Amino acid sequence: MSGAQAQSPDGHLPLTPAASHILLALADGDKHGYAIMREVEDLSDGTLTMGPGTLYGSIKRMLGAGLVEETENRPDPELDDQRRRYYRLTGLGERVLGAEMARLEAMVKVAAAKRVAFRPRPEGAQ
Amino acid sequence: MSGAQAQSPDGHLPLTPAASHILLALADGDKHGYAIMREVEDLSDGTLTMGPGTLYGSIKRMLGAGLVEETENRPDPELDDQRRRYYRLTGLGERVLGAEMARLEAMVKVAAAKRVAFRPRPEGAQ
DNA sequence: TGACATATATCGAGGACGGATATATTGTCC
DNA sequence: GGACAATATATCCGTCCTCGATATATGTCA
Repeated sequence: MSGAQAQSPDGHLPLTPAASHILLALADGDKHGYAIMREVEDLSDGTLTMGPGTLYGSIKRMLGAGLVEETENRPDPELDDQRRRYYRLTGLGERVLGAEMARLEAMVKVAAAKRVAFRPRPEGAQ
Repeated sequence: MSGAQAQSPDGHLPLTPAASHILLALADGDKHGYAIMREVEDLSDGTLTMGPGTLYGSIKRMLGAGLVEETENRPDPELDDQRRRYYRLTGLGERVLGAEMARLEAMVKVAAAKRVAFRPRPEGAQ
């Protein structure tokens, strides 16, 4: 590196939907792959299902792009599971997530300005 | 159809990013293809560029899915251009858009709850 | 008439997605 | 301890989506 200038998130936008959800899942703490998958499905009430192909394929791409990194920090051995691989956001990943969320928020505001009737899916729908 | 029961938007979610943007562009009035393309790029400050392949391919799929339909309503002949094909949202398309916007809004709220720092792209960035 | 912008349409390469499959480890129950 | 289900990671492959290139026709304006 020729300086302390942080890499711009611009080249990484727009994110694919899977990448957005993975970054968001990691925003409040390190997680392992399977936990990411469960959180994505929980938060979307089952609208989105992220299969293992999408999950691990996306993580591999995001590692290469420097959006996430593997961490050696592990929880108490009592709660741990040696098979797990934990991931965390990089600084770049944080900035890209922030930019992507700002983009989505702008889109939602445009919809509101156009008087789109926001309709959550009916409860119980799977 | 066997009744007046409106079709549920569930089977159409989640939308592809291109489909979301096309529905949103049509939310405040009928538009022709090229105008949709320009609006998507304008609203995203150039972050998203929708090429003709994505645009017309997506419209074709959405016509088949019943999310949009072609309309015969045309503007004043003075402002018209006979090459244009105008599209409008169907009732189903409106409901699907509403459900998709609710999903994005929920995602943005989760991000806010996780204290993600929303960072719009710097002005002038292309 | 010529030049350029507008407008629709299709094609093909590359990438992302999702389900199936495989393998190993951990936890639970009898 | 043994059987079994759940957890966890990983890869493969078919399908769909995206994107740029290309083609064609029409509109606008000098």
